[in-house]
Amino acid sequence: MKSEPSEFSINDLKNNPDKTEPWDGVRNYQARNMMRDDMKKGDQVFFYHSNCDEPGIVGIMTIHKEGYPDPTAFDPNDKHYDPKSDPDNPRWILVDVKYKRKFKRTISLKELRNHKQLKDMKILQRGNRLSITPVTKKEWDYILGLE
DNA sequence: GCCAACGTTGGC
DNA sequence: GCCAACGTTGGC
Repeated sequence: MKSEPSEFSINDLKNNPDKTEPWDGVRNYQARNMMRDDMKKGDQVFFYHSNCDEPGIVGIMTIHKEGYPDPTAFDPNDKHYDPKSDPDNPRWILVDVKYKRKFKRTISLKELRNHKQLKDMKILQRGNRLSITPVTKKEWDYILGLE
């Protein structure tokens, strides 16, 4: 799961390690579908910093609560407000995440690209802009080995 | 700041 | 249903 660290970073999680965080504001259907359909309580997720000095994977979170309607879609004062999301038929879904740990170092995008074992990773594909992408077990284990 | 990539919108 | 225009993402 990607986030711009200037908006929300691994340190924001680390500073409140017991707090659950709603992963709100996602307004992309593919990403929404993954939160709605694929993420289960207890699943582990890589936290990826995007659009920053050193883009890359910075740590691990867990899914703490499975998909439910994103309240920010209903709030006219929220920057992710979507007037087309009907509270009776919510368009946007989020999950709650929780801090697990921060890596000892950032495993940068540049470094990830250097490993042929990871060349099929969704996040490394040309033009990928999805804020949430699947990781295979193989990729997961391999990346843990890089730390 | 540039710009490639790609999702969404809306006219037709 | 097509597709041009537009907006956003995000690496560089």
